[in-house]
Amino acid sequence: MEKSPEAAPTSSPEEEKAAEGVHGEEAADQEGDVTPLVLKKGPWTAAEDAMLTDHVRRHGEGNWNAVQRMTGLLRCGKSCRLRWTNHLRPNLKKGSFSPDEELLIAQLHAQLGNKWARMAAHLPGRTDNEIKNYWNTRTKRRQRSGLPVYPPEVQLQLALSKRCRYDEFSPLASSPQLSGTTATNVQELDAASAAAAAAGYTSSRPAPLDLARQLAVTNQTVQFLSPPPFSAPSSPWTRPSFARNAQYFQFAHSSPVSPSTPNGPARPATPADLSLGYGVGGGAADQSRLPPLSPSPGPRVELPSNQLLGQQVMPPTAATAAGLGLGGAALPDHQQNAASLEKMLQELHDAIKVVPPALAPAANGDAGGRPGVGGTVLERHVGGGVPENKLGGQHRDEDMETLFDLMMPTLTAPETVPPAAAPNQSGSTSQPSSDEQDPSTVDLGVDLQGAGGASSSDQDWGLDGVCQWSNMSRIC
DNA sequence: AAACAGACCAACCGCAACTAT
DNA sequence: GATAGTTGCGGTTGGTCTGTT
Repeated sequence: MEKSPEAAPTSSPEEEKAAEGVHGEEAADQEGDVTPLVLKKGPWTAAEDAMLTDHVRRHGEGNWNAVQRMTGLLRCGKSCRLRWTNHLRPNLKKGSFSPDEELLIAQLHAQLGNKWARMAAHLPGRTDNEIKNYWNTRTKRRQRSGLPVYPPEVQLQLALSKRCRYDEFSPLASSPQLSGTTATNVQELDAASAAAAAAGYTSSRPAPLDLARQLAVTNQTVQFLSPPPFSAPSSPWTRPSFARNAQYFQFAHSSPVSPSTPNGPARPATPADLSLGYGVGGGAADQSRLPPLSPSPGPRVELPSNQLLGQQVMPPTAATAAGLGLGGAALPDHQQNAASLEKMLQELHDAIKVVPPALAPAANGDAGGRPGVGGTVLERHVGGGVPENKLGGQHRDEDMETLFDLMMPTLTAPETVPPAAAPNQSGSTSQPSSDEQDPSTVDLGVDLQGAGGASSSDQDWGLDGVCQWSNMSRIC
């Protein structure tokens, strides 16, 4: 249902008015007439589009206020810019979003929050307005249906990322030292982290979705094994969907949307792409298409905004587990699942070539006590400089805790929230700063009322098998 | 066929950041 | 450093379309 500019209600009087504006305004400019103009609002006409397009063709983008002065177009600069960027500029991709684009949007939103412009930078041909409209309508619909707003794989990434220490994450995310570089080893990351810390950056917030970065740390060697190693019959990761979405973790293979700059050819995905703006990999060329990182000394990490979160902050639920393929809504025996969870976890680590610290003794003797990261070992972030190879059990525990968090929401009912977590669940109805969002409390849009069902077409994230929303029972 | 509700889309508004003077 | 102008971004609104009753 695309409404082309030409299809916009174009009354002939409006066109005449616009046309008159051209000559009249030019004359006014020449005569120094300062009579205040009544700028036009509302839908653009084809004539206005033509004028704007012609102007940009001659003078290029920018200086939008000059458009009105130079062409007499009775539109303010903001309106001109908006019209150009959203409708007239070349290489715009019209039409509905592809499933890959939808998934990418979900991932980006999970990581960036309502940063539509930054999200648009990852979706060539798409505008922030388009993405925003898509997300808002889709989210509204899903929330009304009591469905999680994020697909299972994004929920998983969020869940796993909650372990990551923010103070190791955020400076890197926007560190000038790293942005646009090819820093791909722990030493460089440590250096940058230290630099950021030296710059006065302090934060104890947990990291937002960080899996992409974790993968990037492995010097671009992280790949899913082929075929995907999720072979255990009991594992939910046998789902083709996960393998399919593994594209997001395959470096230098394929990009989900074949990213290309608006003015350039498509190119393979890079860690920078995969890191969704938080990446530490990727060269300058890659950087050019990434959203600009803040050059300010105080890195501002953009966590998922609470536009959604503020509406209903709930702990993960069985619905999450269902979404993750963890066995549905009924989980009567926690321990019964421990073994399979352990196995799943190992599979997950294996899948991304993670060697749990306990299994991967430090090979580089790093002063920070980090384990070897010889290209295939995923860096495991643990704060405090404690030798990581002594914390393997802890990591495993944390992994298990993460998974249990997903499966056992009632264990962290609001009234039992630890004091440390309480500030982030203040219950304030106002939308907190995105910077204040604690991913550990991130609401994944999971409904507490039980495993959810699906009824609308968009409930299927393209997942197959048990992971399909349509396989869940009705939530409300 | 008409009325209604929801979805979708384009555009506007206000604010903040940035830049030039 | 202060100020004004410009640009970019995110939230919101209003109109149109589409599907349902």
